[in-house]
Amino acid sequence: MKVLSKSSEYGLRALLYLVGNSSGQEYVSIRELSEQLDISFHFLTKILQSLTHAEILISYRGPNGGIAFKIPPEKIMLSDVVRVLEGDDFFNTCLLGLPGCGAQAPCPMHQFWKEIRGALKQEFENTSLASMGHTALLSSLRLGP
Amino acid sequence: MKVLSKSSEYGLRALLYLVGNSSGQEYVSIRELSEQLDISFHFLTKILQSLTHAEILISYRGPNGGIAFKIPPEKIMLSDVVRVLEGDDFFNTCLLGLPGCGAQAPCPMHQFWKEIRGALKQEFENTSLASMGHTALLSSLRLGP
DNA sequence: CGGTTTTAGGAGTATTTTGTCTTAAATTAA
DNA sequence: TTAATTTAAGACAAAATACTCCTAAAACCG
Ligand code: SF4
Ligand code: SF4
Repeated sequence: MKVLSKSSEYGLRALLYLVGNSSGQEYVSIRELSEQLDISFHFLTKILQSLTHAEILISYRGPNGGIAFKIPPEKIMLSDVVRVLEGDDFFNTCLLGLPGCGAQAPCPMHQFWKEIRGALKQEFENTSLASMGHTALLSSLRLGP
Repeated sequence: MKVLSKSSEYGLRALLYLVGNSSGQEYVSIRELSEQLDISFHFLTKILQSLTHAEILISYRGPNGGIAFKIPPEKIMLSDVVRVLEGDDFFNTCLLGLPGCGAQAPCPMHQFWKEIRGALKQEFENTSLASMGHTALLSSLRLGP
């Protein structure tokens, strides 16, 4: 079951690392992130660029540059992140991949899927990066327990 | 959010069609399925082959041949189907894509993800093809409401 | 038997996702 | 000012997924 793309996975891991390892307003370099989390530097750079464009992060070039949160991680919900990295209709997809779904004549899977999808959405919308990240040990973001 | 691969989507749609449109032990040809559901014939053939190998379907060649349920659709759970088409650890994946996860030192997403994943699994394991398919209008499997 | 219909199986192609590389621009510091 | 460091941006390559095509094998029908 692949809910998130690699981009989202990497993005989330980077953000959680940032929560746990940046004290205040310092910039953390993408190089450090990529090495500590074992993610391709260039690939991660692009992912974080998207988050910078989306005003979740700010970036700064040059020595001692890097990225930092633009808004406090207490106010960044998981749903904000995945909406940027997966697209706006992330929580609105059909289980069977059919286009143009409404409520007029739902297919037999609709009710079932709508509930699951809704629970996931709600959970993502109520969970902040800070609430996940304050316990984020580096090791747990590298290889899984 | 893409939970199922195309193979699973097509496989499920075909099975649901079968529930709604096969009276008893008749074979339904893959050609009919592919045309009615607008799925590539050759691609669908392979997907259904997997389900035949897994003993969910039986197939028969030659004129008036096709596929049919080997076990009654009341006893085929959604989880049985996706396990065949997505692999055995479909309900056991990590949200962050990290390998080798246990419970020793769960990462900050674990509890949250475990619950969502568990709900989905339970729902799939308790829902039979028959219970979804008996209301499956053809149109609802073609384009979505 | 020979021709037709149907699934089986495998090779090959196309598209999407993921990852790499190269160059440019901004910033710092010597 | 020059060199070093860092993000930005886009072209390119590799891998995974999705799809197509061709030939075989089984079953049927005349
Ligand atoms: S009604 Fe059916 S086709 Fe529409 S979103 Fe729900 S599952 Fe998908
Ligand atoms: S503990 Fe973390 S790494 Fe392990 S399965 Fe759960 S979310 Fe994934």
